[in-house]
Amino acid sequence: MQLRMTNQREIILHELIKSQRHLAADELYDIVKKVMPRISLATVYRNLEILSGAGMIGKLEISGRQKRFDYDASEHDHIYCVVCHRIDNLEMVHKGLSAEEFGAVVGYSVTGYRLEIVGVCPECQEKTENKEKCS
Amino acid sequence: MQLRMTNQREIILHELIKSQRHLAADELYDIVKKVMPRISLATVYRNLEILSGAGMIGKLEISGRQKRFDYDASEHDHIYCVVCHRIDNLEMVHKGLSAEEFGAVVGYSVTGYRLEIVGVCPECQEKTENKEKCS
DNA sequence: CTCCGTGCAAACGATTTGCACTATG
DNA sequence: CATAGTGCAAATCGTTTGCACGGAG
Repeated sequence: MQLRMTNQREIILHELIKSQRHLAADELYDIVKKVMPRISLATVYRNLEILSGAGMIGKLEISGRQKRFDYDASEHDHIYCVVCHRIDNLEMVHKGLSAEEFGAVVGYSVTGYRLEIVGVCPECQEKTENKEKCS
Repeated sequence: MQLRMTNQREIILHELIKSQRHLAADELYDIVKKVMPRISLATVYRNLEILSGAGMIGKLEISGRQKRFDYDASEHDHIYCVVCHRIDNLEMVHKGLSAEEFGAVVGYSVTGYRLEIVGVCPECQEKTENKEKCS
């Protein structure tokens, strides 16, 4: 069960990091196709799963339908725009948030937590303001 | 656009509350079918959406593929078992967690946040221990 | 009697999988 | 050369939708 660094795996990882965004599989597929036109979407899915399993990228299973993958594998929280669905990274918010304590109350053994702050990103705030002006 | 309280809507709401669990649409469908065999899955989906829109139940869009619906519509956080995928309610953890502040740093206007603590529930801890003993 | 809600089946979007083939280590 | 990884198409899973009919207010 060893990990081979194939051409496609390398490109997928590289393009995700290069993007500096939180891409969904199909978005990354579109980007990677420009470099390697015969790659299949299934390969992108498979590799994103493997790479996040190996801790080389992050996997975001938050807010709705599509999984998104994070070029930054280190631990941090996320903020999510309800209008355009973009995600940005946040320094960890939880200083003083003791998830373990809260888990203990209900008998869980806590392995981690996910925090997602929800709001409207600067760009979408601007767009909304403009729309209001014009209507 | 007023809300009618149909038979199926009433049963769906009632069975979700009675379950005291965080059910997915198809799980609730199986339960409701026992009371009303001709109900369709689409109706369950539609009503869960409407009921959560009306604030009568909660909608959970966390951790993985399926949406789950919460018999308790009040604001609270959740804890999630990675083994059996059950969800339990938590008193809000965020005392002193100022989501607004963190959003402001990156220019977002914050409308809320979602916190999901991840771990292993008491039942699954027990099962794992037993398995270890037997192997 | 008006329309919101329903059941059914088909459509849908995201993801996964079986298969024969390819290429990495 | 063994076997992990690939491309392709079909399958699957959760969810949504179009439509004609039914029932709540």
